[in-house]
Amino acid sequence: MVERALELADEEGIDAVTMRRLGSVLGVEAMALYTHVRSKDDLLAAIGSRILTELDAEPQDVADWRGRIETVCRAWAKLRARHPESFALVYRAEIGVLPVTEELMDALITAGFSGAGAWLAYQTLVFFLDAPLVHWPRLSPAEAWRLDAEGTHLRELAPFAQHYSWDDVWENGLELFLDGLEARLRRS
Amino acid sequence: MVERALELADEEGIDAVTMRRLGSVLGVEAMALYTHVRSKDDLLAAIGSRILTELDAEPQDVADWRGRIETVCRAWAKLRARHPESFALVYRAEIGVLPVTEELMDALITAGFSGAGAWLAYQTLVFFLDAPLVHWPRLSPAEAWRLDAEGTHLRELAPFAQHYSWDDVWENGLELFLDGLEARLRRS
DNA sequence: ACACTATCTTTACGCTGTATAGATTGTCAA
DNA sequence: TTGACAATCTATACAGCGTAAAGATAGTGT
Repeated sequence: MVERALELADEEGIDAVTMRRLGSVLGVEAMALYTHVRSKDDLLAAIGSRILTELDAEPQDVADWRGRIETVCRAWAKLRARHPESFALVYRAEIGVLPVTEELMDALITAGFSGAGAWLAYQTLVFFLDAPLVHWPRLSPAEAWRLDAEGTHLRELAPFAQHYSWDDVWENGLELFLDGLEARLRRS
Repeated sequence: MVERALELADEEGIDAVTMRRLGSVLGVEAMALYTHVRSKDDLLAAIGSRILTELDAEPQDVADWRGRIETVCRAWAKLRARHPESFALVYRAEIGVLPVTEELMDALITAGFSGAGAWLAYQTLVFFLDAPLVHWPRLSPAEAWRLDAEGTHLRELAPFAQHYSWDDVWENGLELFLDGLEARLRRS
């Protein structure tokens, strides 16, 4: 049932997931779903958890801490790419400490962070890398830029907007972040 | 009317903004609102635009490009703090090129970015700094950490979670970003 | 064979956005 | 002053939503 709900969300958007609609997909009345789920919120949280099961937490054989962090972050990004319509539901799930949480924190400690520094670095990473995934733009960079910059002198930059995807922007942000962390380690 | 809708959203949450409810606040039937607004989506977009009018774009007398970027980003963050419940509606508004867009881009060009580099830096800043604002956590860092790390060895870090607010995390991310940009400029 | 349990259906309620049609009011020209 | 026109508001209605409550059905273990 959660499986079908996830498919439905991915195919027709999260708004298509109504109790009646999901019921009819399963060949059943809407109220029958309440035997398996406490409420619709419950269902959405279950979909979120279901998505999380696809999170690839295999610790790759990457030696340096930077590579390990990149691996974890890209695994998250991949999850969004797989379920663009329903990825935001991950936040409805009660997350707890995931294997990736451990991996991320361990990489930071290996890097040389500890105590307050490690906590702040971890939280900052999650804070800034997850949010854009949840809030991923629907329009391509080129379209968005055309809409926003049309008729202004900024449209001169349009060719560059053509060159990059949102994945590129996200990847660039990740690198900037890690550069910042590295610089901070070097200074201390 | 948009004014009252914004107040209602800020006081009782965005879910309280229904056509009937807003009508009754204004002493009028729900359908009367449709004389002034095409649809509810229209209304929400209007609230988003209304919030944007509070964006303080005064170019401060800050000399360095880094300070100028910080100023603009903090102005955005301040907007979220003022309207935590309804800030996400900013994304419904048709934004276009705002004074802050110009200011941000100009600061980047002053810094030494140009062409593709400027575009990518701008987009990355917006991408990573706006999304967390829209997706600002409801629980405090301490509460969130307690919930997530309870019963695991990571709860040892709980004291550090007490020390920081989400604003601190956001500010930390901003600095990391700018550190990254600075490093990139130095390298080129 | 009987009771118990899990599952599903039916009906109904209050809520949502909004289409449609009619009433009311204010403004301006004849 | 009167009459038309436009702006505004009300009344009614409809389809859709989540879900409470009660009843039907069927499968299981004693």
